Amino acid sequence: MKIIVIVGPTGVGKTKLSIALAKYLNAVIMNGDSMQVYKGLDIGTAKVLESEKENIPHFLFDIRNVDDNYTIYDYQKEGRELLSKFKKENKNVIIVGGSGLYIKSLLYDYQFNDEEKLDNFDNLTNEEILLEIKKFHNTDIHVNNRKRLVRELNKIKNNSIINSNIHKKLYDFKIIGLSCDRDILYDIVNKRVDKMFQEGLVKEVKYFYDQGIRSKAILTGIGYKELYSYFDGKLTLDDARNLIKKNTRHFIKRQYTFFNHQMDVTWINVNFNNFNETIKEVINLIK
RNA sequence: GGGGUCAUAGCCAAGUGGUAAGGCAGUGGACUGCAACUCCUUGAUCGUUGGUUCAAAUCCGACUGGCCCCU
Repeated sequence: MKIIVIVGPTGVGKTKLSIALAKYLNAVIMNGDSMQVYKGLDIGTAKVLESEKENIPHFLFDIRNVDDNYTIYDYQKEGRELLSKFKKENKNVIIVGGSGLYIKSLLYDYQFNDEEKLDNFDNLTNEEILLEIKKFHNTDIHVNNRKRLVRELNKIKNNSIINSNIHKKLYDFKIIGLSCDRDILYDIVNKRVDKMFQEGLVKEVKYFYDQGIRSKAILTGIGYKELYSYFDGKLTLDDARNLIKKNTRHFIKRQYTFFNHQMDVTWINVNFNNFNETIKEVINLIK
């Protein structure tokens, strides 16, 4: 079994490359994206079209409803089950996606507890939570980062000290990162948002809005949360569109930081004028 | 041609004599269960020039540019 991981910021062409590589390696494709697991989030997540799949088996796409609560824990579990299955079958696998932590927790030795009770600690201020944590061990978590503070204190309260070694690889794989100049990427992504609108993004989102769905996926996904604000009358459609573009740019920046510092990525610059060249380059790399 | 008015970072913008608020954008970064999340970090000597003053973005003059009015 050969595992090739394709990462990179949103909009560089990961999907396209994944299809080409899958054909070359006779591989299956596994999703590495936190939003593409949801059914119906298609235009906004730039999900592969059925017509683009070229009969290549795709896994971990469209496996949940938008109102389901899906987390890294689930992804890791289901992903690893699939990987061991493919290993038995000696199948080559291509993992594509832009969710760094999802992919990292799948392939490296991240350990999560099977059961956990979560407390929001509504009665505690951030400072107090931080103090609580420091009774047990030191932490770098910033006082303002309540989400992380709560998480950490829960871990302590649940006594779920785990022995992860997040640098240890659990599989043999190679990570290819697709990249290009930031300016070019921003331009591509801005245009892509306009295209999404033309293709009916508003309708896609409205469908969920009208059902009163306010799930995690909808409220955090770029392209969805902004349009919800528009439907709520808090933004004009134009402001929503610009906000989507801006949030996408912010997201790209964070993706780069994660891939650059958290994973062992071999970067390839995309040749947009001749994508076949890029494919060739990648194939040479993985030979 | 004459009069008035404005000129502070990529954008918006405070400051009216004592050595440049803030917001946005951008940048760099953190991140083991919301990760397309959450959080942290960072920039100018004030259009040019001469002068007044111990001290000027802040006062005076000239110039340049924008806007408005008059002929």
